Amino acid sequence: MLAQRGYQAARVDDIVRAAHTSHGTFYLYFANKEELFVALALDCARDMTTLASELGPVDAGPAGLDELTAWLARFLATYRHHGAVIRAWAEDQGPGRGLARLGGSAFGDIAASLVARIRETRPAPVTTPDLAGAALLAMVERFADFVTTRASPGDGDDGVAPLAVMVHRGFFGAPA
Amino acid sequence: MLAQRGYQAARVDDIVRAAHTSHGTFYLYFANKEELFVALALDCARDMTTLASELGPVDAGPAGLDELTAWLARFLATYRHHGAVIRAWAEDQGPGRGLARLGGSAFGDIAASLVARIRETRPAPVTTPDLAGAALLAMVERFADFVTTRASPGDGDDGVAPLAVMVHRGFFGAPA
Amino acid sequence: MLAQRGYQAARVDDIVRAAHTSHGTFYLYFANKEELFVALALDCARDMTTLASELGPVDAGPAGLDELTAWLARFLATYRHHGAVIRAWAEDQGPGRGLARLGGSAFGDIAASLVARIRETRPAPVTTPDLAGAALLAMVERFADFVTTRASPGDGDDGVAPLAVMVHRGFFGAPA
Amino acid sequence: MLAQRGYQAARVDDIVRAAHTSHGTFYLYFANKEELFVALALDCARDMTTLASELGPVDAGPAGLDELTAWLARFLATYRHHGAVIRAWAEDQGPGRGLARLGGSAFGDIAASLVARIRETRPAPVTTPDLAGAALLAMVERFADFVTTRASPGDGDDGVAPLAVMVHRGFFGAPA
DNA sequence: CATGAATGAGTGTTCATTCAT
DNA sequence: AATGAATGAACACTCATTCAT
Repeated sequence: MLAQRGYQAARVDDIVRAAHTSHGTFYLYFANKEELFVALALDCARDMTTLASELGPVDAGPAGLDELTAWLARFLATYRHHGAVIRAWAEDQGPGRGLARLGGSAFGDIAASLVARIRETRPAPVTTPDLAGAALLAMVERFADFVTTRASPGDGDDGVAPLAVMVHRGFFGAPA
Repeated sequence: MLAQRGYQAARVDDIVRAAHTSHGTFYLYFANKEELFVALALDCARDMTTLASELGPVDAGPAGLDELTAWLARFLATYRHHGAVIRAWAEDQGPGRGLARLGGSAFGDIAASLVARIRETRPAPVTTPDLAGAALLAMVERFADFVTTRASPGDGDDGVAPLAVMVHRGFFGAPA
Repeated sequence: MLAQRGYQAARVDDIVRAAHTSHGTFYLYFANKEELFVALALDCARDMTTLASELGPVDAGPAGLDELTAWLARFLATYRHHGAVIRAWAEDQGPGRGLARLGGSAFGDIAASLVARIRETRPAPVTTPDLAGAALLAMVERFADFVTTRASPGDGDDGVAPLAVMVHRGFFGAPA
Repeated sequence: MLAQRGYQAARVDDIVRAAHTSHGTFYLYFANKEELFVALALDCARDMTTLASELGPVDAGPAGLDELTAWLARFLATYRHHGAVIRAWAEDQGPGRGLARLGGSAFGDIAASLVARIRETRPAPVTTPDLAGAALLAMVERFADFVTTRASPGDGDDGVAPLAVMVHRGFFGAPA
């Protein structure tokens, strides 16, 4: 289904077969294929927004790095759960398409929150919040994608700590 | 066409209309829809590989930062040229699909090259080359995507310098 | 449909319109156009094989001629039923094509059976079984085609008796 | 081309490539694909009509059998030359189609001539000339097709003599 | 005369959606 | 509420034919 074939390639037939139901039942609960996807996306967006609110202030010291590291581990877990839907979002980036906007805003929340928490304690801005947030989130998301799809299972969260270091350094420079 | 609708959504009819030709002419030059796309992708991959080879050694000092900044500006220009194709790559991430592999290897080259040039002069590694490369490239790519599609024209390369600072700091910490 | 236009010329649209259904329904029951045709051909081949097994021994006497005459009448009726499909077979005689083989084997069975029953009681062979079978079957088939498509209805089976005489004579010479 | 792929399957592109010319040149000499085929068919029809006129009277004796045998050998040679076109005729048997009529008349001439020459000396008719002609010609044609396409080269005309015996017997009964 | 790139109507096939049971 | 057979608009691709050079 979605995880393996993407949004466009997932036929309603595949979906209902995987769910052990019928076409009729599917359209009883969803007006069309996209609406199922919107529902999944909303679920994902909710989790992501919650996640964004859970990042505490990140300062330049080791405590800030620890906070960031812990949060990245939680992000990775969430990504593992919603990865298929998130990847399907990326599929659908034509302007004006419903899912793109959905995805954009959810991830936008995270990016904004991320930068806000970090900026709170950072002395001098290095860039605009928008750019910094987008770049940062991209890095984190692609990292999650990389770990989720490419890496062998078992060493899944091994990369979290180094990534946290890179992000932390990117904002604050080397630790004192 | 591709730029506006993505790969799947771009009907041969659209492509042909945009190119002011006919279906027949299209199939005179490409065996099928995917082959057009492969041709575009190969073109993009070539430019990207060339680009990757053009990044000189990046050290911890201001010269390294300058090198990085200049290279990022060139990356941005290349991305501006091939953005539609690159975004279409992301669409097609089902396992075993031809384009994914193409895209994977081209971007893989860049990531490897990027990390290699930076590592050459960096004292202590902060993470594995693979992870660092993927994360770094993701950041840069998403940044380019952000700048290309969202930002208003005219201030296009305004974000290059701050991004370079973030990347440089991420690897080397604060400048001396 | 098939009867009037042949296999190649019968568009799925024609078939579907004649059957008062839709394209979707057609592809619900057949994987593609050829598969419908294979199904029809298998049906025809079954009837033809059955028919072949129903020819009793044919001897040189009047009893043999009667047996042959009765069997030819049954052959004619079967041909009347499957004529369109049989004619479509002939259309598709490129080497390696599925239908040709199907058709070949079904008619081959008949030819072999025909000659076998006649040979059982015939004193001296006049030719090889293969050639005799092919020639005999061709004659019978073209006769059926002729009667079915050209002759006016009503005197349809008038030709059976003379044809039986010719075939019988061809194998045994004049009746004693 | 025609010999290997049949009429429908032979694309103008194939024909042109095999003839080492261009599409433009093809349409300089023929108004359309069918017209090329009509030209080939006319050529074939001419040869067949000539052939039909060359069958001398066939009587019940050994001289009649010899005449028939010799003529069948010539028929086989002609069929070998025009086989592809003849087979393509069979492809195109929809009512009202130009080629079918062409083919019908050419072979009709042969059938009529065949029966006429044989009847001239035969004491009692066994069937109507039309039916006898069609059946006889079918047998001969299919025999030629069989020998031409299936049999191994070298023993090509081995079957002529036995076939002549069958045909002769079919009309006159056993030789005295 | 000759060419072959360009054309576009026509064809087989797919798949989201509906509705009678 | 649940089903799944039926639908048909939409799409990728073919190939006979034309015409500017």
